[in-house]
Amino acid sequence: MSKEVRVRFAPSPTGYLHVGGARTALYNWLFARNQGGKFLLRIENTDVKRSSKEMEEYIKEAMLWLGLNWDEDIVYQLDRLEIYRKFARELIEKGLAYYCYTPPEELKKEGGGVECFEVDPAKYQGKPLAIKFRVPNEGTTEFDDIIRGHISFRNKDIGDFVIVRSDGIPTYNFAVVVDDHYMGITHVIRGEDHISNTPKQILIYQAFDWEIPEFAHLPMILGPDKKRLSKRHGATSVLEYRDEGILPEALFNFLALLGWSPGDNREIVPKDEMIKLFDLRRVGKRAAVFDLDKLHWINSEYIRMKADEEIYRLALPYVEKAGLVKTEEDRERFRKVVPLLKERVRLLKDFIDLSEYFFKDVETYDEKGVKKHFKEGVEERLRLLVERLENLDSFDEKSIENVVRALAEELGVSAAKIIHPTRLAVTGRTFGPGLFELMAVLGKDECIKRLKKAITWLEERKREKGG
RNA sequence: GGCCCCAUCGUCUAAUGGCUAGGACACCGCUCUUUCAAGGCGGCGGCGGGGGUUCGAAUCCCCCUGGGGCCA
Repeated sequence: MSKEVRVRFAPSPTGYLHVGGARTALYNWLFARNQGGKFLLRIENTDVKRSSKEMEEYIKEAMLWLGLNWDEDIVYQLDRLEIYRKFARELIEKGLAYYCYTPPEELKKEGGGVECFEVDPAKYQGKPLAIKFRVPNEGTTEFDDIIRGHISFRNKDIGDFVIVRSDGIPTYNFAVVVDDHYMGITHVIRGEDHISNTPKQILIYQAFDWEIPEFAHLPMILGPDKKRLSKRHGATSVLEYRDEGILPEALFNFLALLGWSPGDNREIVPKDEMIKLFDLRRVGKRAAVFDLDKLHWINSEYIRMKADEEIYRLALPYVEKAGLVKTEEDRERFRKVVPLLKERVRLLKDFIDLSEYFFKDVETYDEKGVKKHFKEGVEERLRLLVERLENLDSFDEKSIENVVRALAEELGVSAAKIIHPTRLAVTGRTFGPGLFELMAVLGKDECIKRLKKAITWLEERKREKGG
């Protein structure tokens, strides 16, 4: 029986959880679940100025929305400052780290290159001293990355580095090692941008004689311009995708397959299946472009797979917020609208536009539609249709269809000659759900009202044109 | 600038030395259909370049080029 797998996601609460961070968290989560291990959350809030509780809450909300639940109490770096300092002093005692001082003239240097010189702390009482880690000049530091294989660095290229700043705050590389050791992390799964931090961290592990975890460096996620993903590429926070109506299952699926593939040709893979199949060794090495089109396609697939009732529940807030659905009656109608639109929607917010005419009068008719379907003689056809619809007792899909088709036959025209103008009259548009089901949802009175309105509109237009 | 990583259709990817390099998104046709969407069928389109190794290379090695990251 091997040791329990423990992984962590360690965001800084200085910004939103973006898709890059989300995928890192997601791979950690998948790996932990696959291995029957633990997924932990650590908040790296030592940058006090830029960190906020608010951002921390956003990050947690986004993670939970995606289904990335963590297993133990959250670890906060800011609570552990004394511990870092203690371990740093231990390294000094061992002669593996030293105090250093940066003279004021160094700080004035422009363009970096600021030096911090080793000093005897006894002679620099009261001066701000940093602590630097001593890196041997000889040899190499290497590791076997689960994703990338063997990676080696010459120690002389690494050079001494600061582990505790003069203000007493530990640097990233130092805090990470102390925390990962303390948390019993067995596998460090993080972005490729940390590869060059890894040898520094390994040197620290070795200095303490701590067990070195396994490393897996994930490829970056790029924007459509192949540049690093940033605010310029639209939605920056995972929660913005939620607000647009991306389902968490869809984003999960999409992100999981961005850099990893189960090996078969499937694109839609349920979460439990992913947990079973996930394998870090199958994660790709090259950076991946975030393809919004594909995300939207996956989302539409998930929307289609869900029950009408669930989509109703999920989509309702969108149409309510847009002011379309206000009353209990509206909600009942929207419940009937959902099955008609479910297969035509990519994002939940698409319900707003696509269902508008179910809740609002038709004010304008699609221009191209008018040219195409509101032609000579159309008023007469619509007038006859109104007459027959008025005589219908049961205004259901089948009855409406029978009326329309019978009328077409009597007039010796194709059903399309009635269907298209009617759609335009009733919805103002040239596309949408099947006409008969749509009319049934709209109801007899409303359909007749709209048809009459269109007839009037046509007559007025004719008069204007005619003279 | 130094170090490190990466390189298959426009995009996400499959291929673990061996069938005409497979699938998906997007795009374009055709089909189904009352429209749209979905579906079905088909098309477009790729191993960055050059050297090796091998009977045989997308796959292994080297160089170049091009991206990217970290540090300075």
